[in-house]
Amino acid sequence: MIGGSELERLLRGAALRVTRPRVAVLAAVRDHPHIDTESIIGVVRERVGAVSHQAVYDVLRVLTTAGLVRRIQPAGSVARYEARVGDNHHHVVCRSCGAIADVDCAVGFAPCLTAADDAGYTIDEAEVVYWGQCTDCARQGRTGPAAEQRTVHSHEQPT
Amino acid sequence: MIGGSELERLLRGAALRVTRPRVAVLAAVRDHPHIDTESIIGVVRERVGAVSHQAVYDVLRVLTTAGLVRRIQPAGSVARYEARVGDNHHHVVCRSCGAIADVDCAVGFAPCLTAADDAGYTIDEAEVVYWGQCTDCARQGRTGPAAEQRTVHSHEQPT
DNA sequence: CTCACTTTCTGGAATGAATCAAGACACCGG
DNA sequence: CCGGTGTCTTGATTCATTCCAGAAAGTGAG
Ligand SMILES: [Mn+2]
Ligand SMILES: [Mn+2]
Ligand SMILES: [Zn+2]
Ligand SMILES: [Zn+2]
Repeated sequence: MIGGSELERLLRGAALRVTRPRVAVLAAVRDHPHIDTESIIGVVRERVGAVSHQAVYDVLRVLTTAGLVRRIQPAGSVARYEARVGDNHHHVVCRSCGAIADVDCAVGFAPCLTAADDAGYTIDEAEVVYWGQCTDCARQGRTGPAAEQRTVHSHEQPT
Repeated sequence: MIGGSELERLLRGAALRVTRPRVAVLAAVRDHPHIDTESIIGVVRERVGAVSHQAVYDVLRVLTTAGLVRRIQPAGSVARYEARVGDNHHHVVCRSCGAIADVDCAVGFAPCLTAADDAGYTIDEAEVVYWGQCTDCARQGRTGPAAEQRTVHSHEQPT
């Protein structure tokens, strides 16, 4: 809901052409932190009409490479994108519903942690994912991953 | 290469029946840290002959649920398993070749980090993934993800 | 030892995210 | 105003993983 010219400047600053799909995708990601590709396609189509899924995938790749958006992928989740970049923040993920929230990094730049023994690796980033349960799920006493429909695998016995 | 009876005890201790596939999968994971499912199937078949991929997937799920193995899934990687459990250690991943090495946790139990602002979540684990480049890749000057064959997407311009 | 119950096998089929493909067209910007 | 970049359309493909279901095998409690 903020000025598109702002986004235009971002794109030009990254030496990227300003196109409708790019601006729309960038806006969608900025307005919906940790949004997944499917939802981006939905949001973008609402705003600018027809956009091919191919275009969205292409745009996301370009924006990610340019560093305008960040791609995150907690285990068990599809790829998600956010426009909050450059501050090396972390995430907390709900084991029950998959909700993601930002967690500020005390250090603010990468790598914000030093490995005791780095096994010789040259480390450029320490990614931290906090796992737990969000307030909603805690209150409702949800337990397992809500994403899975709790269908019982035929080879598995119900507990 | 260690006693199978050791593994049997592990399984029984988790109230799991001792079956050939289970013992074989557990041994494979223990002997090949951070092994992926495909490789597990290979290793298991070498040792005990025919085992269905379905059985391996089932076994891995059971072992993971029982806490005998840990499943890790760094972004851009397929699921990998390890038998080193209970010590809350972390991992360092090579951006070029995907190699994974263990990183001891200074604390040794979860959660080993406290979030500045946990957004109300009840946090039970802080997972840390160090990203960087392994010694081999650094020496050979590899740059991009080696997993991807560097084929140029038709919609993408080479830099 | 026996039997009920669990686990695995077989052989596919389906899923879902992501990528690839390629020609035609649109449109951005120097 | 063009050259070249980006997008469109339509479909196919890949790959890990899960689902399926009946039959066979194997385990362990009693
Ligand atoms: Mn974030
Ligand atoms: Mn490990
Ligand atoms: Zn939740
Ligand atoms: Zn490497």
